[in-house]
Amino acid sequence: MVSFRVPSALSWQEFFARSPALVAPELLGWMLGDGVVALRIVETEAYLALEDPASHAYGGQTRRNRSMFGPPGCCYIYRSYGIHLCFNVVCHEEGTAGAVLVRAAEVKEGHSQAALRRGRASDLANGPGRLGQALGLSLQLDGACLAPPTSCEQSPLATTHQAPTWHSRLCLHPPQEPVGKIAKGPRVGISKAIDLPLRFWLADSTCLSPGRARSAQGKKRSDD
DNA sequence: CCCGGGATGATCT
DNA sequence: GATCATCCCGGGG
Repeated sequence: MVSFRVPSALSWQEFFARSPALVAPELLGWMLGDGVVALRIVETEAYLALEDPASHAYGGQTRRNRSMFGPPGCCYIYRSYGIHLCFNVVCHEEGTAGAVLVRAAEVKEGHSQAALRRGRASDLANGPGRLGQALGLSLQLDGACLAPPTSCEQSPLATTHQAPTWHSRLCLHPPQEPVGKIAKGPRVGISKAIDLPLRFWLADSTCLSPGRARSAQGKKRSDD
């Protein structure tokens, strides 16, 4: 469908201070890294706010979801099923609480380190839990700001082995090139508001999440 | 305090 | 397709 948008027209704050439904598709192609592993985001889901029954923010602020109510452009990390850590970018309009769940990514840098963290050589980040593992997430990072240092305009890819600035901190970078075709469909793994097309992915990517909804629901899907 | 439930993944049949 | 691992959180006693 749509090809790509240049986020540079907006400031960092302005870009994330919008509805997750707008930001989620535009976050495709962004680079996410910790200074060792760099990932290219290929699949996202928007979680709106208190009006979205599938959102963790539904029902108001609690200790677990408090970073969803914090500044846009920071991260919201939560534990899932006891074992996994999932990564969101906080993003919402003023007075609301929203986030974009990053469901899948392609490893572009630090492949061996990602494989080490994952304990395997394939399926490194094609799923929210796997992605969290490849990134080396911890709950201590919950709420941390994702803005790149303003002093450094370069890609983390180019400076990984030179600039210690990038280490021990999660950073998010806009794409340098067009990202390609974007597809959308229902979100995965939720039981409420299952029909809203708030899941977005790069149609040509080979690193998408398996998406258990496909196998669970059989062949009820046509817009994948 | 106890209890149940996940925005999941790995493994087995 | 089914099971289970595993733990934090939130709500109800």
